[in-house]
Amino acid sequence: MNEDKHAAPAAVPFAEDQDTYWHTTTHIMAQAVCRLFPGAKYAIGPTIEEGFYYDFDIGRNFLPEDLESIEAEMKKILKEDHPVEHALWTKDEALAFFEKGGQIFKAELIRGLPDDKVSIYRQGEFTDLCRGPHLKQTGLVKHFKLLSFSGAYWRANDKGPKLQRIYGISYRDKGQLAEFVRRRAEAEKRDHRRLGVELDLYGMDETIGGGLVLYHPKGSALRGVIEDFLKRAHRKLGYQYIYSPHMANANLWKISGHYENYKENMYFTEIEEQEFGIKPMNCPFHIQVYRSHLRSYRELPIRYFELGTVYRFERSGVLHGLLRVRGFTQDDAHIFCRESQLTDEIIGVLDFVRSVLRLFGFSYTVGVGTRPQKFMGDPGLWDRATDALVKALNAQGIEHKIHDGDGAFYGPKIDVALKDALGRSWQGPTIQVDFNLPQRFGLEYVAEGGGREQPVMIHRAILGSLERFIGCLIEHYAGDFPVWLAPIQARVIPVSAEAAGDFPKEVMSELRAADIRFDVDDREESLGKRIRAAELEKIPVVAVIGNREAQARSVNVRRRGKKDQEVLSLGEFVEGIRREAGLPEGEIGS
RNA sequence: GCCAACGUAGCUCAGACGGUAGAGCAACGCACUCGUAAUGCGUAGGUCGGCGGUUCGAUUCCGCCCGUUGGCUCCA
Repeated sequence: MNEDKHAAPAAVPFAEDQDTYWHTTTHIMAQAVCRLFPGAKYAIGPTIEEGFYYDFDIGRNFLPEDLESIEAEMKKILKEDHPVEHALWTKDEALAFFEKGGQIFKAELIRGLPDDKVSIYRQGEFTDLCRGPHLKQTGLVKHFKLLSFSGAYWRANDKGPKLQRIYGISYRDKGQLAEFVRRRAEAEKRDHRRLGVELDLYGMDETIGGGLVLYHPKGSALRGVIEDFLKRAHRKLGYQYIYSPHMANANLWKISGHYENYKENMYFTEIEEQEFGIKPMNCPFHIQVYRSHLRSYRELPIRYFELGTVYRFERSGVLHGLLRVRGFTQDDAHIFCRESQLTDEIIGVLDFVRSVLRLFGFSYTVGVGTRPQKFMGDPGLWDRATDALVKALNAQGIEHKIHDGDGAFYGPKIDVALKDALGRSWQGPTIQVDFNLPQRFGLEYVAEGGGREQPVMIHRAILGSLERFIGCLIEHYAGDFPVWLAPIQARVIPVSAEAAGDFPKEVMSELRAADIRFDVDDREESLGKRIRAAELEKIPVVAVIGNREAQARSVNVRRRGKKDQEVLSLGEFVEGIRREAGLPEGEIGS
C-alpha cells in the first residue's frame, strides 16, 4: 500500500496542504537520520492519518536520546532552508544512484515500478524516491515533534528485514501542535484502561493470565444491561436464543475446518486419549443444533443467537486492555437460509447494526473482506458470497472499501470498524456469508418438491465482542454513561443521620421497587466530600436528602456535572429516573 | 512472536554511590452532625513484579522469566 505512493508522480510536484507538509517533514527527518547515522538505509516514509513515519535500518536500534538528536538535526535542516528539487530519472539512472549509495530498499522499490521514469526529490545532500508532492523549501516546516519509535518489518513481512520506525507530527502553526498534544492528553483521560480502574469496572490479573477479563460488579452491571438489551432486540427480530458448550471434541473442529485453518489460534487439551479444542468460534455448535433434526424450507430462515464466549490464542504483544483479549463473548448469530433469501437477510442484519450503532452514537467505517490466501471451498462460491454482501451494501447505499484477502477462511465478510479514543480502529460488527460450512457439515432442508437442498449460512455479530464493545463504549462516553447504561444510576446521600430521619429509607425502598441500580453514601463524611466522590465515580443522579426534604417528602436531585439542583417530590423523582433507566424502547426491530 | 520503554502501598508517584523505603489520595479508627467537588486528628498498609547470579549484604548491579505500555505482524 505504501509502495503506491511511488507508483506514479503526483499531478503537481509541489503543494502546500497538510499532507504535503507532513510528507516533507518526514523527508527532513530521513535527511537528519542519514546525517547522524552514516550508512543508514531508508525504506519508506509515508504520511498517516495524523502525522508521518519513516522506516530505517541504521544497523542498531534507536534509543530515546536518538530522538532528541534527530530533532536537533532536523532544526538545523529547517534553518539551512534547502530548496526542494523535483526530477524525473530513468529507472536505470535511479537504480544506479541508489545502489551506489547502498540503498537496497529504494532499489527494490524502483525495480517494482511499472514506468520507465521515476520521480525523485532532492533537498541538499538528501535524495529520495518519492511521488510527491512536496513543499518547495525545507524552511517552510515550522513546528514538529518526533513522537515515538518502534520496530517494524520491511514490506510488513515478519520474516523479512527488521526496520526501525520513527513517528512524528508537524504543523505550520505552533498552536496547532499544542492543540495536538492537548488532544492526545485528553484522549488518554478517556482511555478505557484508565477509566476501567478508576471506575472499578473490570480488572486483569497476571496470576490468571494475560487477555483474560475479570468483570468487577460495576462492569458486570454494565455488561448485564447490554446483554439484556441484546437478548430483547434479537428476540424482536426473530432470533432464537441458544447456549452451547465452551469446548468440543477435536473431531468437530476437523469437520468444520478449524483444525486445518485455525489451529494456531486455538487451545487444545487431551483427556482419556481424546483431543478437545476450546471454541474459538460458535458456528459449529449452531450448525449442530440445525442438524438436530430434518428441516423444511418452510422453517427458513432459522436464526440462532448466542452470547458465546470464545477463546483465541493471541500473541502476547497484541493484547490491549479490553480491545484485544484472549477470552471474549461474541453477540454471535448464525442465519440458515436459502440463497434466494440471502440479500434480504443481509440487509436485515445491516439495518440491525445501523440502528444499534446509532443508539449508542458510534461513528463507523465499513469494509468488505474478500477471499484470503488460506481459504477453503470453491472460489466460484466465494464470488457468489462476496456478490451477495456487496449487493446488500449497495442496496442500502452504505459506503464501503474493499479489503482484499481480509475474509474469514470459510467466507467473505463485511467488517464494521469502531474508533477508540486515540482514533485507532477496531473491528466490531461483522457479517459473513458462508457456503462452505453447510457443505462440510452436509446441511440440508427439504424443498417444495420434496428434494433436498443446501442452506446458506450467515455468520454475524452486531457488537462484535462485548469486551471490545464495552472498551469502546467507555471511551466513547468517557465513562459518563447515560442513565440506562450506568452501573450505578443513582446515589442517595442523607445530609446527616439525624436530619433526614427515616425518609432516606423510604426513598430507597421506592427506588428498589422501581428496579433502579442505586446505592447509599451515609458515611460520616462531609456532604461536600460525598458529592465529590459521587462526581468522581460519574454517577448520573445524586439524591440529597436532609431536613428540608424529609419534611416536604421531596428529594434534592443533582445531575452529574451540573451544579444546579432540582427539588422533586418523591413520586416525581422515582418516576423520572425510572423513565430514563429502562432499556431504550422502540429503537430496535420496530 | 519482533523492537523499545516501564513494573516501588488499592491509586498517582518520590527515593537511596548496594546497608531491607516514603508522600498525597483511598481504606480503617476517633472527634465533628455537616446543605452540593476534598473537616480535623490518628492508625494501618509494601518479601520495591517473579526466579537465579555477583556480594558480608540486592529493591538498587547482572541474567532469565512474567506482566504492562507504544508500535510492527496478526485479528472481534
